[in-house]
Amino acid sequence: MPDTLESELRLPRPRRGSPAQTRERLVAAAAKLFNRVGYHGTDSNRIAREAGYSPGVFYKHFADKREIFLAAYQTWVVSEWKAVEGELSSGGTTHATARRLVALTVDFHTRWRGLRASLMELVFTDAKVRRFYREQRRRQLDLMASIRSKIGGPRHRREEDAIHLFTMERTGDAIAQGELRDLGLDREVVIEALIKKVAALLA
Amino acid sequence: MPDTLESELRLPRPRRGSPAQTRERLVAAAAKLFNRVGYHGTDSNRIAREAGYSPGVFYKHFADKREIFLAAYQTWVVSEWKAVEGELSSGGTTHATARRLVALTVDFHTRWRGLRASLMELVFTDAKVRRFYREQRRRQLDLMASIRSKIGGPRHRREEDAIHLFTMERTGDAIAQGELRDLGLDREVVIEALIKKVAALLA
Amino acid sequence: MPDTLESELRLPRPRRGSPAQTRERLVAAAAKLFNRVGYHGTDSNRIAREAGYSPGVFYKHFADKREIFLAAYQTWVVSEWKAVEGELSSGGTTHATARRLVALTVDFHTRWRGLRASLMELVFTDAKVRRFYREQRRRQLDLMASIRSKIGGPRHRREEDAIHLFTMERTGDAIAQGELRDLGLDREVVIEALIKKVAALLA
Amino acid sequence: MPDTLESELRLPRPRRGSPAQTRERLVAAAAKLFNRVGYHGTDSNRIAREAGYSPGVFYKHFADKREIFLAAYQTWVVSEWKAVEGELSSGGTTHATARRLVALTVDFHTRWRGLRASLMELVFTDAKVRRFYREQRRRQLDLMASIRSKIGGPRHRREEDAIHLFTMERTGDAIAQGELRDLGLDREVVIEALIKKVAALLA
DNA sequence: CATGAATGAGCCTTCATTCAT
DNA sequence: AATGAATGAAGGCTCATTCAT
Repeated sequence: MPDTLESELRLPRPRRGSPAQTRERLVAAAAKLFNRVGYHGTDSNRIAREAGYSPGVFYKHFADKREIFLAAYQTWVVSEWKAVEGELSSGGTTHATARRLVALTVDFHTRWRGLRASLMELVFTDAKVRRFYREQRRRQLDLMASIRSKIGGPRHRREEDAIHLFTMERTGDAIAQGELRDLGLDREVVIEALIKKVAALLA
Repeated sequence: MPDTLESELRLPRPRRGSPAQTRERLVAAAAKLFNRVGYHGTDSNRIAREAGYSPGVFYKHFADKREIFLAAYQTWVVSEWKAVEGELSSGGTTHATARRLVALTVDFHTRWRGLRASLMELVFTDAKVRRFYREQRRRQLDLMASIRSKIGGPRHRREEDAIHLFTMERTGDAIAQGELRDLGLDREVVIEALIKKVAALLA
Repeated sequence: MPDTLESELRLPRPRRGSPAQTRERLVAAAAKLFNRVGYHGTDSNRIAREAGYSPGVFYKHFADKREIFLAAYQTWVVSEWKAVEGELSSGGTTHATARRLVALTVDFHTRWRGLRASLMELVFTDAKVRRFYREQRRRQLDLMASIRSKIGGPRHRREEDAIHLFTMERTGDAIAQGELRDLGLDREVVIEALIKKVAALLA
Repeated sequence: MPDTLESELRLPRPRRGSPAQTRERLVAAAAKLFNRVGYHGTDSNRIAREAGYSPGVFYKHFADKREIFLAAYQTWVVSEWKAVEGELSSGGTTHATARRLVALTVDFHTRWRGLRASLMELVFTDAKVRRFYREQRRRQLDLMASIRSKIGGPRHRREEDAIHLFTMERTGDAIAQGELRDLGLDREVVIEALIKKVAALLA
């Protein structure tokens, strides 16, 4: 049996890699599964398998499922945050920026819809997830405050910004989860309305 | 072994009641537990025990845990719906009605916060729950449309109503889950803002 | 398919029984397994299976393997204790009593040799087991003190009694574990020596 | 990617040493862990880590955990044996020798108490450990026989020597495990009693 | 010689669900 | 109608062991 052939046939998945790489793959697999079947529909063995590993690997990187959820959540948040900042600094008219921000929100909510669907229960159940979630909200509110202070309009309060964020978030979920479609509502109309709301804040 | 002795030892006799009564007790116990520890933190044996029954009783009344969730959900929805209709027909100024509607929303979201925290994942995961959830939304939208048609203002579209409902719902959750408190936001300011939004729709 | 036949063919193991019965069967099965393959060679699922049950049953009765070990240990200790008291009160010459006590010790050590083989590590590892073990020793010492006080000979001290017990215990283990046989030693000679030691204490 | 950079990042270089040195370190680490948390509380990766190596190294030197246990056991036995022979040949009165032998026994039992706590189960479970254990006993009995033949007293038999060893061993464990202390017994009284027993054999 | 990432069998544990009484 | 003992599939998690580098 030729060695070369064998070594080509084997290694269907990379064995050995940097821990960071492995961790990344696990998080990616977890996100994929969370988004397909939700947090409670996912188990740690399956995450490992999906990432191309055996069960034991999971616990080398995460204490439990909650922890990888948080990691996946953080990945998403960091990337969304970067995207938002990119949009804000990329210029263009207020309306164009607003449009891009809404598109971005819808995109992220769609990409992470399964994880988002599980989020509320985990925020309710798990103190760590709650803390992280709150932290994101705080950052969002800070960003909004800083934007408004640059523009000048002092009419808004942090409370109104919060409501705005709740609206964006929940509507984003509705779009991502197909709620509009199921209700026969026009997605574009909803999106235009959101754009208007965002533009109003940026103006 | 004499039968009499045995039956004496078995006292107190098992409670009996109409099926409807039993079912009601089970649903009430389930709601209580869902709201304390969430859907996935609740187990069916414990629901039965909490209701004063043995585990087997549960499956005489519900096919599975999802079904009792739906039943609890329905109980809540029906009662909220009644309350909303009560408020709408009880007269008073627009602002007063709006205030009462907001108070009612916050109250229900608080009362059912654990169940609500689990809702999104179940809507994502479970077709029956999703269908029921969509049905509620449709009824809400229909009610809003009928209210507006009575008043005359044709400016709003069903899509905007949906956004309004999303805002109310998500903000209600935030209040119920203590998100405002955790972020140092003023609950009353938020509630006033909501009242204004509702009043605008009623006007 | 006749019902009677079916019901005769099924029930290879009793389903449903009093909790006490089930617990007893589990403890008996655990003891059997501990004695065959030692504590660490035994797992809770297998204990349940050996007792004629499914895995879940185990945790209805015991929090973990340590707990059923303690229960089995207690069963043994209680029965041995009873047997010892029976011998002590059944009269006869000192020598005859001593002989019977030694036989009894050897018998119990043989019957429980696997569990005994695991005992030291558990006493070292587990505080509860240690406490129970110490309690037995204390009772043994108390019994010896009371026997001697009836006879009159105040020459012995609790410390010497302890050494005596250590000797009996370890020698009993050696016989039970086949150590004498493996070393080509004469079991009867050892037993006679033990009898002499016990008789000396009783005199 | 330049090799030099990589090797610079990998510093400090992995320790290298003779296989014998590595093996010795592993055995020392294993003994330390066995004595702290018992055989079953110790895992092979941790042994390697504690010795300053990576997990793989373990299996270059030992086929499995049992084998390193045997190696640690042997280390202990060899050192104890040497110490015993040292005491026996170092002269002094019988009583002084006996005293030193008892002190030595207690010392070794204390130093190796965790490993000793696991020993019985392994002797029960594992044929190799059992064989080694029996071999030690045989050597002990041979030594005792040779001592007595030099002195002349033919009264003792191998069986009585065995019982003596059981007593010493079990009492040594009791002292090492804190059993005397827990029972409120006087350690010195026990030790004096042991010394008397040993002295009687040496006389 | 040494590394350490990865394996995977297998034990521990829970809990939705069943069914004989 | 109710009981509650029992089920058993399914995860959670560990750890002795391997192997590519």
